[in-house]
Amino acid sequence: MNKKKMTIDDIARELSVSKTTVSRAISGKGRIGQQTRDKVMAYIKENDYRPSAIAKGLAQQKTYNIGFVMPGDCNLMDIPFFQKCLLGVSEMAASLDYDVLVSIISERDISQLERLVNNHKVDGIILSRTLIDDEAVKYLCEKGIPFITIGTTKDKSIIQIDNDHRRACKELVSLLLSKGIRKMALLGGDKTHMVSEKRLKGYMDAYSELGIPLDNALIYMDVNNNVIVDEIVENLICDNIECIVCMDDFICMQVLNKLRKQKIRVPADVKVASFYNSLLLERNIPAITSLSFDIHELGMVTCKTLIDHIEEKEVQYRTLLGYEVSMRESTQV
Amino acid sequence: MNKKKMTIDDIARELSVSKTTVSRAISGKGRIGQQTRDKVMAYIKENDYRPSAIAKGLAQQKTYNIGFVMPGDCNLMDIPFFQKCLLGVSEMAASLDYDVLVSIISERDISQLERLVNNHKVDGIILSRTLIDDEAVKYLCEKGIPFITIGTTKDKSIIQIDNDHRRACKELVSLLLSKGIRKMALLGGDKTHMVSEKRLKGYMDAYSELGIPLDNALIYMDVNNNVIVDEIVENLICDNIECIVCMDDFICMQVLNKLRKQKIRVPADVKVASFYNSLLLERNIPAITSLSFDIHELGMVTCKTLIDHIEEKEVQYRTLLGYEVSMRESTQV
DNA sequence: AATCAAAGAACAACCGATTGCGCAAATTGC
DNA sequence: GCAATTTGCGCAATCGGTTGTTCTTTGATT
Repeated sequence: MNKKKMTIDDIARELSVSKTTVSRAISGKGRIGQQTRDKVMAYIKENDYRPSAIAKGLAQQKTYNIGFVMPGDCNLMDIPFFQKCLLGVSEMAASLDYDVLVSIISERDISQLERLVNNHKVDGIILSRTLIDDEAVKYLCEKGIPFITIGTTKDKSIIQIDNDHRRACKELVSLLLSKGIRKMALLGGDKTHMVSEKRLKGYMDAYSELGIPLDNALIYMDVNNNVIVDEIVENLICDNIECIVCMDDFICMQVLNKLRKQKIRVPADVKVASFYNSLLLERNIPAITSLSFDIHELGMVTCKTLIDHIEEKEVQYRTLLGYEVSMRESTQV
Repeated sequence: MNKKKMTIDDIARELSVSKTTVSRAISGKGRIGQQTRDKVMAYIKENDYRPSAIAKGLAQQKTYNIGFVMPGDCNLMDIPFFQKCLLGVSEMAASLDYDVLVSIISERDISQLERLVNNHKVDGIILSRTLIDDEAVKYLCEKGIPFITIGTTKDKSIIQIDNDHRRACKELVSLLLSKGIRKMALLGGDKTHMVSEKRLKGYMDAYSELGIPLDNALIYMDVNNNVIVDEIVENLICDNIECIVCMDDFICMQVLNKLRKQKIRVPADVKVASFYNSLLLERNIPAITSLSFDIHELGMVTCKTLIDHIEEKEVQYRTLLGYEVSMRESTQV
């Protein structure tokens, strides 16, 4: 079945032209007559010839691949963020005739990243999460390979893109404060993650802008397992908390469960808000107020920016994408 | 910064040997003296040389890449199945020195798959979902490229792997029947998906094995949006249903919401069971009875099998992986 | 009609590895 | 001690494209 693949030489022989001509017909570069070109293209179309990406890669010192690096972290695996993002990346890449190669790294071990870079299999890399102090970023800087981070980085010379988590969080909290809600707790994610810092800052921005004093005791970070959530919620209930803002959906689900277990009503007794607008939250009863980000778009823009950079077009070094606040029943006063 | 990459010629020159020798030292193939070999390897280690995968690929007519093809379907995107599976695939691939290239296709349009195959960028392909009548499978068969499907296929000559959904479903339903539950509805997914058929058969197996008559009116397929779920649940309630078995977690979440909205208690009034053991279901109150599959392992085994096949080792053509039934509060009688 | 520029096509080197083959040196057998 | 075999290594072709340069043809200019 698997008939031998056709090469550029086969075509050249068949059409009695040189392979240079065939190559030029395809790429459009170099001088070539319209007639010859048409003849070649017709033959190619007819016989469904596709040049070998690998030979092309060797000749041009380009792979037409980009690397998508994502964390292998178990906690993160229960939210389909990376899947959605990858979908956007992949679609954009395909439309620009690139392919996407996936690599998994952990916070501490970047050896897989090294493999990816050193094998010369990619022209550029998307780092799909940034840490406050990120080894992967340092490594890529050193190597000088084109890359872009999803999530901000202090270093402005790095191409980076993110949803504007700080402003998003600020807007959400401002809206809640403007409703007269004051005792508001923040349950945040991993402190080493850049995004947690951004959101925390947004939370603080809201308070300072409205001149409302901030109670640091209500800020919990590194809330990364359910036992901790339960404890915190219990404390907060005793403390007569008015509102709980959760930095991600898994925290939020657990908060909701704990509240239900304790027979605390939402929003009557306590209001709840969250990030990432998953269907789970939207369909919940009561529907949960949350921020929403277009992850698919994030993936597309990221990919486009990286490829532009690879192809040495001008790119914006820092891009912040939008968000939406969906106020729902869970925060009704 | 980005110092010029080292090539095999550089090393050969530096050590005054031929590049053949260097190549042999690395691959271990061919005749080479131990001393020379050590010298070369030492130099390589010292200077952190990595051969260009692309040049190697051209010479060997191999890419050391495998393609992971997943659906771009929006509905599926809210369950992190593909993400988890990809994680397993990627880890296994890396350990065997392969890389994973991701491609998105839709049910109808396999043009992206064609791109992947025709660009000669992969040595083999993982198709991460099978349909009853699958264009992608047909295409790959025709092309004669090594591939494996996650999900079963009627054609036994295709390498395929899956969790044993039929037996899993049968066991779950049998357990429920053995508790005396009789009026049990099945809310199934897309009929065109192979996995839905398997589960449905499992459901039927349980009834026939126990010699209990089956009420076809209680089987709902193609339950793929929330409006439909709400309608069905409403009907079922009127009908005094005893138990609702959901074929996936999103259906289940919606069932639970609807029941709560209607003030129906679980499990007192209606029992509920689901597939895929997501944390959401486990942490729910009441905890939901469900099947669980080790997706990460599925990814690993799939990848290993494909690579074995690529390297022309013997592989098992049909592999069915295990499952676990977690009986929880939601089905207590 | 002679001159010159531009266009079209081909030659050949190159990208960075692998690999069949050949040659010389070392080892073995008798 | 000499032939036969084995071992170690290098030459050069090859994989399938791209691209700088050269050669030939065509067309325009004066």
